[in-house]
Amino acid sequence: MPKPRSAPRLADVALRAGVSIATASRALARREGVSEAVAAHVREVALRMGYVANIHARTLAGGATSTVGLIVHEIGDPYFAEIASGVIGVASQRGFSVQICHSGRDPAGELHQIRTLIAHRTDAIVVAGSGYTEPAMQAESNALLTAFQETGGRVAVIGRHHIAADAVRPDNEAAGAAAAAHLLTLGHRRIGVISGPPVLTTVADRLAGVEKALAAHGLTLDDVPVLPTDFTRNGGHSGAERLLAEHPDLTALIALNDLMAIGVLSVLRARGIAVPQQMSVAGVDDVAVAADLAPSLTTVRLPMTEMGELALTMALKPPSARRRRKNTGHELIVRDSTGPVPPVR
Amino acid sequence: MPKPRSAPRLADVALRAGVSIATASRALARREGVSEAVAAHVREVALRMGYVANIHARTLAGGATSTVGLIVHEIGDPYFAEIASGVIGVASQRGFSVQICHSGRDPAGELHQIRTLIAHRTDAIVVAGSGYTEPAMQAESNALLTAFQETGGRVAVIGRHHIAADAVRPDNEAAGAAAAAHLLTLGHRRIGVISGPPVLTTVADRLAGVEKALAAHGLTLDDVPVLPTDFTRNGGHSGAERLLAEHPDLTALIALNDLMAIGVLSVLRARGIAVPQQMSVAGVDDVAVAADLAPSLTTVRLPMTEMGELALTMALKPPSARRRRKNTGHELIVRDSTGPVPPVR
DNA sequence: ATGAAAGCGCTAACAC
DNA sequence: GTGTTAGCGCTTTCAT
Repeated sequence: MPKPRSAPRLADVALRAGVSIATASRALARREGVSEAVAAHVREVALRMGYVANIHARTLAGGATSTVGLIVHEIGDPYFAEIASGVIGVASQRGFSVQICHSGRDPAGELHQIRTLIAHRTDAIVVAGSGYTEPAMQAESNALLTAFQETGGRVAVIGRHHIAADAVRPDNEAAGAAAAAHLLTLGHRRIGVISGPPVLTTVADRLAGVEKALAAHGLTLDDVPVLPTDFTRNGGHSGAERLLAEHPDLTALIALNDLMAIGVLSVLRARGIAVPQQMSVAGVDDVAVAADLAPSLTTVRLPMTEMGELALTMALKPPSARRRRKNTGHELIVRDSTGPVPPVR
Repeated sequence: MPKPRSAPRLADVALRAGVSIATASRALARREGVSEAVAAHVREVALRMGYVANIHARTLAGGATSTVGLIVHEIGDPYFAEIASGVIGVASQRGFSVQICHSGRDPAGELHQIRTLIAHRTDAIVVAGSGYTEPAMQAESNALLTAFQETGGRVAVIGRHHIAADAVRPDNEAAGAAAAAHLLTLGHRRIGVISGPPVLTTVADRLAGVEKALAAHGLTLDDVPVLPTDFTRNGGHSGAERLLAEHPDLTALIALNDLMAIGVLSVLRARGIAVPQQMSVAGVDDVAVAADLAPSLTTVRLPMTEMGELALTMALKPPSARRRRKNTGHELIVRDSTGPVPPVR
């Protein structure tokens, strides 16, 4: 095993190129103040030596960090993968690296990741996971992030968080309402709601939207079964099984995200319940695969990739006196998983 | 807007705690050489001040970065999202942060990201995108990564790369063979292959597997239509349309990854071609959603999450004299998208 | 057990 | 146009 000699430094390059480190630095940063001939030579030497500037030294010396942090619940979840894709896109276009962490849908995990990101002195932090309905659960995160911002750090959150920072606000309530209204308009009244952990603001808001739509038709959330479960494919799966067993008369199911809707559809298929002839199903998010399910999933589109792009773009702007807030749009996408109420047998 | 005063430094903590920065450093790093009383006091002060050590200074002074880099083609692709999930899991468990970059399936992009990661002096780099069949396309990446390893950096790649480093080798050839053999065993002979960019080793290897399976049945790749297209859902979509138009007698389609298979299924559904009654479809990867498509997708499972875990685990091991190589398993998962050859009309 | 001081590799004044 | 030098905030000898 070769003894780990250290990587070439600026001084090595300068020496080999026969110039001072200042000149070398200028040449490599393509700053002015160096004759083109010398600059080219320095770059050539650096290339040959495989020189890559040490970001830490550069940062410490006052240059920009050029890294941003992104906190998601779990990158394997397509909702977050799409957001991450948007964040990375903007980041790389503007010369930033992105550090991704899992909060694991847990306030303590979130706090831990925030701490890590702050230690890394990232220029900005984007918190993409859902917020929590209970302000206390994010009090420490908020304190940390506030301090971070006071020392020049930038922060943007996606969703409704109890964090004082710029925010991209997905149209969760409207999305939930749109999904429910669609079903109600089709004539459904016996609608089961497969919900997520009530502590998540995303869940609470989407549920509030459903409630609002119900109200427009003279119903309340007490008139329909609401089952809180995991905000995942398997949550949707088990939720559907339970709801179907306890409420055999349902004609429609709303899953509060597409992942759960996928689980719901799998239960229906396994039981031979025809969608949408016997049961309508709607989701929220419009993950990429929603259009390719069979039946294709009726859902409410939230522009995830764009949300990621927007969040980082906001975070990279110079800070404003008051917190910026940007609402996303939403769009009901009617596909094949929803239809009119089946005739009573 | 609050004037960005800078974050508290070690010196600030030391001053407030009434000790030298050396003592403060020791106390915070829980190193020995400080009386427990003083140490506790320092920590207490640091906590109150919201002190978080500057990673850059720490790294520069000789500490480890505790950051690893991960290069994927595109995080929105579930194949890579699942690998990333594995990498992040192991990383966070061992106290590392992970920096994720997009190569964009382009050797130049890959090179650029490698450079970035080296500049960040990450402790390890995991290259997860496919390698290229043309060694020259990765020559520079290899040079950079070799130098990186000589200076103590660790590297692991996933796939067949022309990079001298530890490697996790997905069973691509065997997977391609398994998919094709399955179809051949069912009696299919008019099999269309929807392939990806031939420069990717992943594509070349899977295709080689298909060829091998064909050979076992007395066929060659010249006997079946092979259409190279994008390695994405849309590539699969357009590929299927073209193959169907040009070869109306096909009874089965192999897509060289699941994403393409999803695109294939969507074409078939749109055209009212029954799967598997009129056309069998097989993919490779077994992304999470494959089981929930309708018909559920017959595919060959590659353990993506585990591959990510494995790769980082290898990279974090002390380097060995010779390059380690770890082959993944693969498993044919027969679901509903494949069936016997339809009777000739 | 504690402190003083020498770097780590770079950027940015400031000189020439 | 090019070189000198003083830090950036930390870890780590080496003294005390």
